[in-house]
Amino acid sequence: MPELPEVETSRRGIEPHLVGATILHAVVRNGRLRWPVSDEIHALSDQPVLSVRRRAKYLLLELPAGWIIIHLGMSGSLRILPAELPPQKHDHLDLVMSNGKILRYTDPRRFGAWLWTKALEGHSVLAHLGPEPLSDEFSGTWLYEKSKRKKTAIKPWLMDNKLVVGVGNIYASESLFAAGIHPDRLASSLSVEECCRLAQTIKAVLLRSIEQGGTTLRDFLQSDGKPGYFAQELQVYGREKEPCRVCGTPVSAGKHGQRSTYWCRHCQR
DNA sequence: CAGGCAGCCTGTCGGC
DNA sequence: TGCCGACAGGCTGCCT
Repeated sequence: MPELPEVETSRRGIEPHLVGATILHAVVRNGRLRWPVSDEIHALSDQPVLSVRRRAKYLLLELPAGWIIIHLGMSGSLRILPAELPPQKHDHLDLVMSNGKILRYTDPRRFGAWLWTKALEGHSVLAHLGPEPLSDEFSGTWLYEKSKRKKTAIKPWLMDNKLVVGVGNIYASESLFAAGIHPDRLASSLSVEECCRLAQTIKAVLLRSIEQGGTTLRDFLQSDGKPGYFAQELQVYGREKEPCRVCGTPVSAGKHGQRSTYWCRHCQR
């Protein structure tokens, strides 16, 4: 579910409540997530939080003894709440903080993860990730160089974490619309100009969504419990048969793999 | 090796 | 009203 803007929104929301506070302990109500919650997280005690960072769609809590790696999966969200608030059905894990608050993890589908590592370097979930989309390393040149021999459709390829991280199913469709590129185009067919335009629109769409607090379709909540507001600005995602906001042509929908894709057949070539 | 897709889970929605 | 299948923001791992 959450793509980069939702994860970054969560990071910004929780950071001021965690950094400078101490984790007293964790309450794990259901540790059966994508992988079992690490033993070290069950055993946490009196660990100050040094920083809250993000790499791709992973949130990283830096503690003196190591790092908590959090992934929100498809339906996860994190909220800062008063410690006494009773948990509900899918509230699987709390970090109980020294400042009277808790960081509560909610995830109906349990595709998320809470892992522990002493060092980030070389950890299996982080080791093979491509560049951050908002970094200078991710550019039209990078896209073009990587695309030359790629015989995959551009849309599913944008979601390949080895190419660039953080672009999921919503923002792949939205970025291609903004760049005027048809999602079925083979990656190898893109010109260097198109790659530059696409890299630029990916950055712009992600930045705008972060400004709006991400996209809430059903589950996602910002850490204060509010939804993200970028859903109102979606151009094509989830808008099958509705008029294109630019030209009025009904929005098309299809599949790449098992994932829905949306596009405007007039604006995207 | 690249590409495609099943599977992990629960909830919701639409059609019959 | 109820049942059943399809689908949902991600990612790994197995198969061709």
